[in-house]
Amino acid sequence: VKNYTTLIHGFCNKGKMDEAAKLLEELCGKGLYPNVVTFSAIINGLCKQGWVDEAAKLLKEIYGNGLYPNTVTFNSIINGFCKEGKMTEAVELLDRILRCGLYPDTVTFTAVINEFCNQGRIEDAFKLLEEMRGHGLSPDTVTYTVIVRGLCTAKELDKALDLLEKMEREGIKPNVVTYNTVILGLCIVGKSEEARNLLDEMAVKGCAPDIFTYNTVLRAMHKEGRAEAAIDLFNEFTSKGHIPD
RNA sequence: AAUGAUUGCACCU
Repeated sequence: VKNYTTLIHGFCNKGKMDEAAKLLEELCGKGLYPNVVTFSAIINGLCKQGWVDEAAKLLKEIYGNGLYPNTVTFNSIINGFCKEGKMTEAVELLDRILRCGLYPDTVTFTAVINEFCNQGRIEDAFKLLEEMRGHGLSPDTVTYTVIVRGLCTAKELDKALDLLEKMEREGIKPNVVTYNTVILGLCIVGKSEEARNLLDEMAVKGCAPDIFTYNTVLRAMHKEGRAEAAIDLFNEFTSKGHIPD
């Protein structure tokens, strides 16, 4: 069953849901029974295709198979609703997790917080962050990164930088995605110099800038007409063994 | 073996 599930997951990731369905039939035809992980993989695949309603139907069928969905199963559908902007449904499902005697986890909350941020509902995002803490869950690097991104999109760079510091104080290490997010935010508002400083800072703190980081800052410098700064940075980029694309 | 985050903006299709 594990091997079948791995294959099914692979097809689902490529959006080949028909192939995944065939494998599921084949699995059943052999007298084997799909388990929660198998169903969750398919449910996630359906959600990624934008077929959340199909996924929700399949969620109901799980029970008929004598199985119970777990937190991961719900997380996939919650994320599916979020990606369609259906926050009412997403929050409803979050409540349902609790009623099922399951526990939402950091992934559950982060998925919903992320979509609130995408919709510019930063207040709701922070509220949910508090609610998450109320459940004894701590935000992790991804949670903070999505909120930082929400603040950057809202052009609240000061708050984004504050939050970056706050997470570090809490012992949650920003990673390259976190830094790239803030750096992009700074570049969008025309602060390539601060972006460059942050690039240096992340390197000092042991987080190596990647191609995305350099690309973002170089483009911003070019846009701001800072040719010399761009050349300096480009030379640093190549001297570190990176190959420009 | 399954779930959450960075490729903005403008232009054009």
